Amino acid sequence: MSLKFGVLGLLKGEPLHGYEVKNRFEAMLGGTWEVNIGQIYTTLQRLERDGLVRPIGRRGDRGKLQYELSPEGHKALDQWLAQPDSGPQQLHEDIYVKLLLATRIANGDLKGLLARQKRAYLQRLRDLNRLEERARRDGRVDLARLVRGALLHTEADLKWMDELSSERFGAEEGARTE
Amino acid sequence: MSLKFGVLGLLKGEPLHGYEVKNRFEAMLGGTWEVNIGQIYTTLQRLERDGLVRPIGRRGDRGKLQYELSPEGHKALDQWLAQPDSGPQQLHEDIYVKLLLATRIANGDLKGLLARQKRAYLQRLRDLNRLEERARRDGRVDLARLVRGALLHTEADLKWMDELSSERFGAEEGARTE
DNA sequence: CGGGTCATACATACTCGGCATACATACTGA
DNA sequence: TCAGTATGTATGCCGAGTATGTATGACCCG
Repeated sequence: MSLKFGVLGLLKGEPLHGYEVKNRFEAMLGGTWEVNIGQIYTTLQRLERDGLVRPIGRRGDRGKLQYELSPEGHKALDQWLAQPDSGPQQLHEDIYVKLLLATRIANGDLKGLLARQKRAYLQRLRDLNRLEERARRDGRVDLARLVRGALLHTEADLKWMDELSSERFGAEEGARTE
Repeated sequence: MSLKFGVLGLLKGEPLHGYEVKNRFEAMLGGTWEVNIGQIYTTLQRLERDGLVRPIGRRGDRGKLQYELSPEGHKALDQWLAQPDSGPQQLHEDIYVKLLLATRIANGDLKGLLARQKRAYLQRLRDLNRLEERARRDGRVDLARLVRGALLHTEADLKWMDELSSERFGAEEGARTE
């Protein structure tokens, strides 16, 4: 979804062809999201199929094909932007399943898992701090805001790991699901 | 990934057939992850193709086909469990792209977006609190731990929204990426 | 100067995994 | 007999990655 509407949002400004869309998108994300070029083109094709976007003129320079937003595209973009991400929080990330399995498998080494995961989060925190600093240095206030959100997430994860580590783990806890 | 290894983890305990895998998996997640039945079967087929799982005996009762872990499956599962989720934090969620676009599109109504999103997070918070309570009532300590993590995430999101809302948004900030 | 090589801009095709819908079929209990 | 549940297959979309192809311009070397 984010890529699809990210592309729409970029095309709102001015018509672009695929390759340029990729560059703008990655620039907008400040290098935190490297998009596969193939995906850009399939995304554009789907957008065209759904009538949100349409090709402009004939193929130019070297096969370049520019796209522009259709009126429906404008509408879809505005709606998406106006709508908050709601719905229940998805628990689909690996860490959740790992915790559950480590709990119910006999020698799951839950404490080790937590310790390793905590280290990974600390590393992530360092990376994000560097990234935020760079964004500010580059005057990318918008990007720094994103990184700030990611930082808060990772801090939450760390806090979580700490809480869990300080629990006493009983032997026969939880795992009754039959 | 989580589904694939979740299935492996369930099969570590005892051989199961697809339908039963689905039930156990959803029970393990306490209803927070409804898996599509088709996906279970394709996952099992891929696991079999990759030699991590193998069918047991002939088809039983009503076409039931049980699977058990192969030695390679055991190894793969243990490795996955031992490995923390590392790598950089992905900024692929809708909210990030929405923020960027709302910033750079002229009348992006950033403040409105933040307010709406905050309301959505508050709702999520309520749902998670109910869920945690239920998990504890059911003696599902393992599940309550997960929900606790999700709660911390959502709290972080709220904090983020508050920070952003109290910023003063300049007109010509950020959006220089050419 | 001319030709080879290399990078870059630009695009397509193919593949795989996640995920959902829809369908088929057997059993089971009211 | 009918509803529901148990169990499975087929099909298709979307996200994402790999591989390939073709121009064009730059750069180097004899």
